[in-house]
Amino acid sequence: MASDTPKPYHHGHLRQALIDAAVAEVEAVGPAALSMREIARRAGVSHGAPAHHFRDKAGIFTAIAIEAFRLASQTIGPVAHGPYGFLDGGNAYISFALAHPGHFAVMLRPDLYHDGDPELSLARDEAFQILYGSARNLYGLPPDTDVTGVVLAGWSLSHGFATLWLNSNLKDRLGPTPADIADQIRDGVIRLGRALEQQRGDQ
Amino acid sequence: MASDTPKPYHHGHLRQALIDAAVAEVEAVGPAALSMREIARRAGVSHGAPAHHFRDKAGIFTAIAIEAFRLASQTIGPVAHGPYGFLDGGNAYISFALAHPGHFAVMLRPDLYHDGDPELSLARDEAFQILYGSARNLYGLPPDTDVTGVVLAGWSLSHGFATLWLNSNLKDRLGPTPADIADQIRDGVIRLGRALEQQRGDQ
DNA sequence: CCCGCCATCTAGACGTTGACTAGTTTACGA
DNA sequence: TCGTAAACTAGTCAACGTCTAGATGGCGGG
Repeated sequence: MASDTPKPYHHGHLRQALIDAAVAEVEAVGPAALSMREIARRAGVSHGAPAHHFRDKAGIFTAIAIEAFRLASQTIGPVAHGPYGFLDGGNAYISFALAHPGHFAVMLRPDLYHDGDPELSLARDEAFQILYGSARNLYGLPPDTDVTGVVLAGWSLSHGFATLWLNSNLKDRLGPTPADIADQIRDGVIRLGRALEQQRGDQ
Repeated sequence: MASDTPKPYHHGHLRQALIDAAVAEVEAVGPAALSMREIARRAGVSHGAPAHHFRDKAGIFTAIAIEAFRLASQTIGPVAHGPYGFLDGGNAYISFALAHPGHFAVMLRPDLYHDGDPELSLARDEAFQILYGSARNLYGLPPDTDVTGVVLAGWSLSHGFATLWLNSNLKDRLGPTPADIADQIRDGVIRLGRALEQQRGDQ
C-alpha cells in the first residue's frame, strides 16, 4: 500500500531494495566484485545508505545468505519426502542453485558473511533439518542408521555439480543445458557405487 | 646459483617469489581479499613491480592456476591407474585440495583469471586427460562406454566435498579431521547408488 | 494541532586499493 | 665500452569501504 511516491526522502522499502540490488549485482559480477556504492547507485540512494541498514559489506552478505537458506528450504522441502525424497531433493538443490545463482554463490561462503548471526543460524538449521530428515528416510536404509555418509555423499555430489557448472568449468565439456545430464550422472553414481563395492570386497 | 646477495635491484627470482607470496596470501585471506600491494610488500618490492610480471590481478591468478593444474596432475596422475584408479584419483583430488588450499581456491574459478591463456589450457587439458583416462578404465565399464556421467559424478563428489570442507561448512557437523570420513562417504555413495537403481526400476 | 524525538538518509572525508605512466637502475650482447 | 631492453621504482588517479556530522521527515505524546 502507498507505493506510488517515486522517491521520497524515506524510501520505505530500502532494506529489501538493497538486498535485491545486491543479489542482482552478485549475479552480474560475482561476490568478489560486489560494491556497496554500486548497490546504492542501483537503488538510487547515497553511497552511505547501505551501511545504515547492514553496518558493513559482510552485513549485506549475511542478509543475502539468510534469504538464500529460506529460499532453499522452500524449494527443496516440498519434494524431500518419501523413500526417494533425498534423491529428488538433490535434484531440487541443483535446480535451486541454477535458478538463484546470486543467492547460491553466497550462502555457503561463511567467510563472506557474519557467521553466528542468530537469524542466519535459524534459517540454516531449518535447511539442514530437511537435508538430514530426508536422508534418514532414504530407500534401503535400516532405521537409526548413521546418515552422515549418505548426507555427505549426496550433498557433495549436488553441491559439486552446481558449483562446477556455475563457475563454467563444464561449458566446454558439455552442452549448454544441464537438463539431460541428470540421467548421465545418475548412471555414473550407480556405476561408481558398484565399483566401490567391488573394491571394498577385494580387500 | 648466486643467491647470496640479499636484495639487488634485480631480484632474480621475483616472478616465482610473487607467485609464492600470492598463494600464501590466498591461503591466509582468500582469493577475494588478495591485494597486489600486499604481495609486493611480502616480496619486498615496490607496489608496481607485480604488474610488470603479471600485467594485472587476473594475471597473478592465471599464474596460480597454471601452477595448480600442474600440481594436481603430479599428485593425482601416479595413482590414477588400474580398475580402481578413478576411485583412488578421487581421494587424491581431495588430498590435493586440502594440502594446497590456495591453489585449489583459484584453479576452478575462471572468473578470476585469464581463461584462454595458452599455457593454462595446456596444463588444464593434461589434468583432464588423467580424469577421463582413469574413468575409462574404471572397474565394470564396458569398453567404449561414454564416461561423461561417471566423470561428472566422481568429479562433482570430490569437488563438492573439498569445497564444502574448505569453506568450513562441515566443521560443526563433523570432527576437525577429514581422514576417517572417507569410509563413511564411500558407504554413502554405495547406498545412494542402490537407491538410484531401485528408483529407476520402479518407474 | 504541533512539537520534539529518532530512525532514515545525505554529504564529505580518510586511508587503501588496482591500474597507469614516466623515469631510474642494471644485465647483457654487439 | 656502450646502448638497448628488461626489471624495478615512484608518483598519480579514480573508485572503494568505512567513519562522521548533519539534514530530513514520519510519528506518537501533549
